[in-house]
Amino acid sequence: MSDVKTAIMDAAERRMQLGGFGGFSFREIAADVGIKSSSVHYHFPTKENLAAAVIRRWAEETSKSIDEQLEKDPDPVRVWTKAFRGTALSEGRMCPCTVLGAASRDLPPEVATEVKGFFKMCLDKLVAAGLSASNAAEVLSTITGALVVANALGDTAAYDRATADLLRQRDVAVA
Amino acid sequence: MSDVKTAIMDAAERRMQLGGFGGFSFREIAADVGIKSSSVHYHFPTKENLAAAVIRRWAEETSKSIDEQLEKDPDPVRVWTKAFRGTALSEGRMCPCTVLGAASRDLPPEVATEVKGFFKMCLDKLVAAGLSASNAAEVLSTITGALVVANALGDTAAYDRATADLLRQRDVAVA
DNA sequence: ACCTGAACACCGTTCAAGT
DNA sequence: ACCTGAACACCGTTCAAGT
Repeated sequence: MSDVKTAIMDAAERRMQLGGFGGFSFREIAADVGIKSSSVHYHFPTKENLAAAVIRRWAEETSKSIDEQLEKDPDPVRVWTKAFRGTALSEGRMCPCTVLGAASRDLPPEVATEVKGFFKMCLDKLVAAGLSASNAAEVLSTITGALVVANALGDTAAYDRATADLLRQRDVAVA
Repeated sequence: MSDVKTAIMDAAERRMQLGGFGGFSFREIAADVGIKSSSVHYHFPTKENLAAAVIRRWAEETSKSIDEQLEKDPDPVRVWTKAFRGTALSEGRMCPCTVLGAASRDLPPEVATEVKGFFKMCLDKLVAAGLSASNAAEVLSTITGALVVANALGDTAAYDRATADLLRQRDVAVA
């Protein structure tokens, strides 16, 4: 992957974390990278294509990162809660799949498919770690929603309040 | 409020439930209502203004609807879980505050304020019904996230799986 | 009081043209 | 292989003009 291609994806990802699919333009990305907007199309034919590539990369990196954390901490709920918390508010690192997932019905097909794949991956990994299907859905929903609520309130502490019970239950289960 | 004004808000709301702030245009709304896009500006000077009005109305109607349901069912968790479920997937009735809340950092100030007000209202009502601040945040986050996950997966059943435990705990508590 | 058409700078996309 | 400028139909917004 060329440097330019990576730089384009980085710029797109940063903006998608704030405003989703409608939250970035080819002309802005081009200015970030230092080329013209028509040159962006050389690397990514369409906006759909670019957004899908960014989400696919995010899903792969999240998957890898979770595996690494699970080696240090065997509790999947704690690991996932921490991982999602890292994308909250500060520095605008909001999980782009959460931003896009909320508007999923209005996304181009290729992008919607990648976002769907991300959440499937999350559920699969939680189930593989021993949770029931319904417990996995509950945990994933709580941390996803906590991100949305904290983002809307502009208050990171809301994420911690929302997930406190989730973690308490695990402490009991582990103890 | 004039009929035209209401028709504009209805059209905007429908489209915001799918694609958020970037998911509708003045020209589309105008076509829906049967006027020209420059006429929409007569009723709502800016897009920010229109979106904020839609969210404010949604918050007021939700608040009223919740109060009505609480008279029939005293369990706030059951009432809120049902209310949010009603906005899932089918018919594109996705809660617009959840769609906008996920992209809150990139919203015009007036809109961001209204979205924040919606989630504050939800938390306030849950606390007024007897929940602790942290339990209220957890319940609200779980149903909000369940909406996002179900939306992304294109699977309403995911909402029910995600909230099953929430409702089970209440049954135990009530019993 | 309410609507309109024309204009502005923006947007994604295409394409012929350059190196 | 990679970049560009010009063009297209779109976007929010403004405004002078109509009734």
